[in-house]
Amino acid sequence: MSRKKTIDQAQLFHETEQLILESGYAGFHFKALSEKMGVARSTIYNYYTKKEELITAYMVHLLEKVVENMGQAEMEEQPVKYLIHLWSRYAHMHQMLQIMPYIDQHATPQVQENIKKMFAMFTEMKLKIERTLVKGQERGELRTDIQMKTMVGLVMATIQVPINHTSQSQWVEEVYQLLMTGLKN
Amino acid sequence: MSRKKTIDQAQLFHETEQLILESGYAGFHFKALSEKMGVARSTIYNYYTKKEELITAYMVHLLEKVVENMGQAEMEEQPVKYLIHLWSRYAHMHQMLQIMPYIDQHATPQVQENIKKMFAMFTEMKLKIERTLVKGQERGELRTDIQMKTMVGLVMATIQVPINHTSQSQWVEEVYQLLMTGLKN
DNA sequence: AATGAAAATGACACAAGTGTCATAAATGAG
DNA sequence: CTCATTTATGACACTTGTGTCATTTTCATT
Repeated sequence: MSRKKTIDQAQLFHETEQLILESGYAGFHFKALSEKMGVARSTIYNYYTKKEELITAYMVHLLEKVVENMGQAEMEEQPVKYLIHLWSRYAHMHQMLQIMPYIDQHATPQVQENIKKMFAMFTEMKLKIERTLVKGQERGELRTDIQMKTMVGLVMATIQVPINHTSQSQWVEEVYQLLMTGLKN
Repeated sequence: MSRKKTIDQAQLFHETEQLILESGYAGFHFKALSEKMGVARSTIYNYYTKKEELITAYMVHLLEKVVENMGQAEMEEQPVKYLIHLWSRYAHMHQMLQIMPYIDQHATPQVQENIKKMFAMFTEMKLKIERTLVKGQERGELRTDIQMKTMVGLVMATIQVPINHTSQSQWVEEVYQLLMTGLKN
């Protein structure tokens, strides 16, 4: 062994996330990233040879964390509320996923594999929500007259309700109440 | 007068919309657009000298149409349902607005003005939703125990519930039912 | 048919990100 | 201490989109 690495994976992912949130996909390139990391641009190529590889690798990582956390929903007393709480903690996930359409899908085999993984993660997320909802239906707590896909879609859509204007815990409480009992009086 | 224009505004906006939906912001540039329009790239510069100007002009146009349509909500028997119906008709609006963060805000004075207008439109949209909801509250039909901003946020978020897996009218019906009465049985 | 204003176009210089590679720097092992 | 190996770096060639402008094309008017 010789010469320590100046870049570590965790920092790279962190700066990647920051840069995308700040500048969007268009503003994400190795020059800007290298400046944030304090290394030469070419150094990053020793780790990821295409920005699509880095971004998708980071996204897989992010989704894995979220899915892992979702697993706990079943153990909670109020599983749906736990999901909403999770959304509040990973509010930036939504913004991250929005850039997916801009990624060159067939950049490299590694990118393709990562995108495959992302879709698998996404499917798993929806499946976990569905399982949570079905369990609620079986307990007679949740309605059964609406297509499951629509209900899952609404639960996922709530991640988009702006969170900035109120405290995180109040946001969770209000969104949960609205989601469960609706706008009606 | 002399020499007819080969480009008309309506077609330009239409192809702009198509290109952004197909390729996202990164894939939207005058070369691709000119190919779609069947003209030389430099021709487009006679109409818009920066792509940001074109995009923002188109977005203002789109938002104006939506806001205009929202005005009719008050005349409807079920104003909230009318809004959801509107979302189903302008499902692509959401995708269009997502690219806003990627637009270079201070490109030209015209761009700045358009962005200002967009924010104004956006505010007006939220205001119209709010007015609709307040009216429902005054009639005693809608709840008053949740912050108005959260309720407005949820109504706007429903535009994101995937619409592809079902017919448009069923989507409207289901999302409306869920929004009004919630997941609970 | 001639004319001239408006529109379209291709060419050119430019800007910015990409990817590679030979070389330099760091560091643990012997 | 020096050496082998890993890592970092700057330089170079390349690609792609941008913006401008002189020239050409079109067409209503006369």
